[in-house]
Amino acid sequence: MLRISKLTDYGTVVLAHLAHSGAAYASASEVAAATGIGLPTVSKLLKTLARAGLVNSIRGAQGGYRLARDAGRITAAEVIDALEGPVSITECSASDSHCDLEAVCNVGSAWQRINVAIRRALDDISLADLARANAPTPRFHFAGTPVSVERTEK
Amino acid sequence: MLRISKLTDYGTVVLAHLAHSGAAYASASEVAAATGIGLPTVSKLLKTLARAGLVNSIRGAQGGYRLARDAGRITAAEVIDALEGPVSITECSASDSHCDLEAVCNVGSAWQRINVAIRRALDDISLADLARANAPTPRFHFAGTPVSVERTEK
DNA sequence: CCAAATAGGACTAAACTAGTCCCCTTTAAC
DNA sequence: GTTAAAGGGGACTAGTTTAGTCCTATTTGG
Repeated sequence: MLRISKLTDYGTVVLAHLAHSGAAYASASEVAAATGIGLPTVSKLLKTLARAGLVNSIRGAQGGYRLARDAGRITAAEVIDALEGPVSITECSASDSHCDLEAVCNVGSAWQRINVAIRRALDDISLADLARANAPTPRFHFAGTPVSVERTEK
Repeated sequence: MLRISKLTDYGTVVLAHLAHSGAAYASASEVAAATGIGLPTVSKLLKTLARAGLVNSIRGAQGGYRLARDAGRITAAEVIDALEGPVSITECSASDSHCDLEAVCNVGSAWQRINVAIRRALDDISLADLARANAPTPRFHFAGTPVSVERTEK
């Protein structure tokens, strides 16, 4: 179910390594060696992350990458957005795709709401959290009006 | 980001229609006509949902489908599981796929935790909720130990 | 100038998705 | 009992997406 791509997963590994490197710039080759991910792939990831503003880069010899901000201030949602683009949980909730069933559907908006909710949750998870293994499993639950409470109105 | 497949989305529409039909059995053709989704697709969806135990079916002439339980007792997580299979948020957190980076990674477990957390949330959303349009957007947040709180320990 | 790097994007093979189709079994109605 | 309506179970295919590689700039330290 609900899947993020392998590249996003790798991206997290790469970012976690940069978090570990602190303020020093690390080259793509260094990161590749340290993480065991192929250099071309690491390179591609870092380029994308740089364009998204999550990492800073220096070109030329002795160049490299480092986190643009503290690991505690980079969110899981940003990482996903950077590497997967602004894809939505359902196709018909994406900007312009106009689903034929709209009139009949009545459902899309619910998935959209779930989508928004999940995004909010991911906004609360930092790269620092992701990089820290063995932390206790967080618990989501609904706040405010619980969506699972039946309303008697039609 | 975090996407469910179009088929799962359709599946929800189909289930929502069955929820509306109540205890009566509706044929795949009826559902297709009512939802505007192609008959072969509806048929495929209903077969899958029947195998997953979310709908009951009667074969033969005058046969059809209806929800196996009350719409309030079918969860979004079940629908996703039935239609997308037990896929996990990251590849390496799936049962047997053995990621080479495991030793280096340290990250997988975090996504896994997020995965579990999202699943829990989806367990709290019923088909009845999904079928009801225009409900207020639910709000997720972390309960217990907030994962975004930095710990000073290394 | 040269070598080490990043920037950007083209390209390809593999995997997955969505959708269709076919043949079988079950069952109600005539 | 025959027929037609309906579900059961897959096989198959076109299209899309993903993952990964590679090539050609451009930048910059020595």
